[in-house]
Amino acid sequence: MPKLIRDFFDRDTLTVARDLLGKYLVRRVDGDLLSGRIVETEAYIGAIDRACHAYGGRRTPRTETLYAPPGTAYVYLIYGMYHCLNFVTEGEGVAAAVLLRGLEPAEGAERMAWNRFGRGLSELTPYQRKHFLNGPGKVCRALDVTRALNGASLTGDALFLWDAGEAAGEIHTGRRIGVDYAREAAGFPWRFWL
DNA sequence: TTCAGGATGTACT
DNA sequence: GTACATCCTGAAC
Repeated sequence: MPKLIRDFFDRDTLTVARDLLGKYLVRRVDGDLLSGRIVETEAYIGAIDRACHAYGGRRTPRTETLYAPPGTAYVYLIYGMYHCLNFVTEGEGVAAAVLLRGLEPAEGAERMAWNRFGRGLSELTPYQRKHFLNGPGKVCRALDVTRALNGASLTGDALFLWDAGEAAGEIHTGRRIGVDYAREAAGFPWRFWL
C-alpha cells in the first residue's frame, strides 16, 4: 500500500522520476529510522543517453546493476569520496534509473546531522542547515548509503520508498547537473524538482 | 553571496 | 593517464 512496490519502478523512467517527487525515502540503520521527502530527481536512460553509465548497451561490472530488475538500488562511488543513489527503473535487462538529488529531512534529522557534520542539529550553522540534503553526495552521507547497498532491493527493510499520500505540488523541469560532457544529452530536460 | 581549488579512488582509454 | 551524475573550505566581494 503506502510502501512503493516493484511495479512502481517498472514504468517509463521519466514518469517514475516525476512520480517520486513528494514520496519519502526511508533508511533503517541500527534500529533508527532516517527519512526524507524527495524534492529533486534526474532520469538516466541508457539506450539514448550519453550521460548514462550504460549508454548504448555498455556492460561492465559497475553498470551491471543498471540492468537489474526495477526497484533495485544502484549505488556508485564518485570523485573518489562520495556516493550517488539511484533507483533502477523499467524491465530487467533495460539500463535505466532515477538519480536521487535532494531530500527534505523528516525522521532522524539529528542522526543525519551527525553523519554529515559530526555534530548535532542544534550545532549547525545557518549555511549548513540550508544546504543539508540538497545534493546526491550529501543525501548518501546523511543516510549512510554506500556501495554495500548496491544491488539491494528497494522494497526491503534497510531501504525503501513510502507514499504518504501527499500532493507533490508544482513540478519544475530543467537540464541535469554535471553532464555538460554528454553532447546532445546534456540538454535533455530530465531533471525534476519541487 | 559567489568563486577557485583541492580532495580522493575507481573505471575505463 | 584522464575523467568523473560532488562537496568543502577559505578568500573576495
